[in-house]
Amino acid sequence: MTPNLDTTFAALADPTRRALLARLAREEATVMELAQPFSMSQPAISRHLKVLEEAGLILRRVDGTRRPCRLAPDGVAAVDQWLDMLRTALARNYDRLDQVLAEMASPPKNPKRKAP
Amino acid sequence: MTPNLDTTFAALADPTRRALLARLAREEATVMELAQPFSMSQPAISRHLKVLEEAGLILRRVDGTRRPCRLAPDGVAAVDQWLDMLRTALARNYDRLDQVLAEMASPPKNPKRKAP
DNA sequence: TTGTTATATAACATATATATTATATAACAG
DNA sequence: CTGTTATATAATATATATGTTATATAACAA
Repeated sequence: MTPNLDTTFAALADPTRRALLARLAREEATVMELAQPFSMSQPAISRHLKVLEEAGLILRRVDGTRRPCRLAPDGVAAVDQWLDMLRTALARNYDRLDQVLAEMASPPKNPKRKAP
Repeated sequence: MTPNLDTTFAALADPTRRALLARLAREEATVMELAQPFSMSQPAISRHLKVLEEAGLILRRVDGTRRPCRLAPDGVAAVDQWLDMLRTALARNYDRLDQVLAEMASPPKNPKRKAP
């Protein structure tokens, strides 16, 4: 049940699924409640929810005939962990740019200078 | 050229593309350098790079006949911004859980008690 | 039990993604 | 100019995703 990055990013790539997550960010909701605002069939929503569940982005509990859904932390955690690599690299690039700009402002050390 | 979330998440959903990004997290690289470790045709890599560029995840400069690629901040920024909604909601849920556990440990205020 | 409600699954059509090979373009080396 | 290298694009095959309708399941209400 541990989410896989392919699955999780792909789940997040669909606007309907992101809208479902946005709705669940407010509060837990049943399948019918989630389906209601969309001009889409109930089976389509059920499928989207299954994708979100397999992505580790939602959890479902059983309440009689209803399956209330709520946000799950695992998917976001997996994504965040992976993105950290990019964030770190981007921050490093940014620091290098800062350094270059600083060297342009004040004269660089210029260790191996050729004759002008 | 502003990345769209569908596009950016979909770009991140492919393992080849995430491997390319991981490679670029180390340093800038040309298309051939990026293609070399993969058992995949050069046109396939070119297409993946185009997807990453349209997702705001990489930038390309022109260097003679080469097109060195490097990471771009826009895609990650867009993703991060959207994910903040989920992070906030999940943190709120977690706080509520903390509260429930605290109430279970020490007796709750119990404002409207019925006769036992 | 019988009808109704909530949800899931199956079968299917269509769209989109991804890879391949062949080919175009454009810079470079000679 | 000519051949080579780096990259992009076109044509095409195949796989995957997404939606629809029809139907199954399972709890509830009467």
